[in-house]
Amino acid sequence: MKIATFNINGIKARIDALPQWLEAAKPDAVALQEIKSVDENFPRELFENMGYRVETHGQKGFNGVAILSRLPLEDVRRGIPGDDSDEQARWIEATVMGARAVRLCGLYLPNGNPAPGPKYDYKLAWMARMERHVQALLQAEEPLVVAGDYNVIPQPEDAAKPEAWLDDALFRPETRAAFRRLINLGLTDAFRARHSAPGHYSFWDYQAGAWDRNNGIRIDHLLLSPQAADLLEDVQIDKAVRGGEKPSDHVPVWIDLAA
DNA sequence: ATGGCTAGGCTCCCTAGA
Repeated sequence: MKIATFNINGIKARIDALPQWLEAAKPDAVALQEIKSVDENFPRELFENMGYRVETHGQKGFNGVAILSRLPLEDVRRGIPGDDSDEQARWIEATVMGARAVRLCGLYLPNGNPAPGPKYDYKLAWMARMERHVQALLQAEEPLVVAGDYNVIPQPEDAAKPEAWLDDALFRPETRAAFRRLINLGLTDAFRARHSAPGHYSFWDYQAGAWDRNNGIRIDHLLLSPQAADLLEDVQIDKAVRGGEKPSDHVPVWIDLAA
């Protein structure tokens, strides 16, 4: 079972690039972030005609997540428990019914800049809520994949210029500590389970020639429960997508599970 | 110290992103 995460930065803007990548990569399930669309305006038929089931959790203008799957989906849920006043669409989860059932969570973690400030407080509170929810999900002791745009640079080797991010919400000590608390629940960073070298990124800013200079950061992650980690066969970053026509500023990251 | 671009919206300037 091939599972990907891809921050598309707007479904309307990626109406050609996303189907093109799906045709080439043929993932079984994809967690999408920043669809920037309400559910009613998501072009679901385009993807249904390609054989994908479509579950969206959108909002107007910003944010918004979705799951596309060629395999049946069960028990779809939207939002993280713990704050009924939170109206931002940043979390969706569903069980992907492959040879083995895999619970897939798709998330768009808040950016949090500028830090400190209310947006950073929201990020840290969101991460605390996520930690509690993931802890609950892990109780099932089943294959669980928590995939998305974490807006977290875990380690200095995950940035081309770590010194430029020291005061940034993506790299501040509190952010990285919250990410480590997630990991310490018993999750495995799929990419780092297979690749130890620096210089692997999933995001390059549109500005200042970041792509041409390979000035990137690795902030899109797939975290695996022990039961999912045992099934891990491959994990890759589809870096070439960033060099395509009208690209998102993020690229897809995917895993292949024996499931 | 400076966001050099991209996307979306009550669009011709603003917010937001990372």
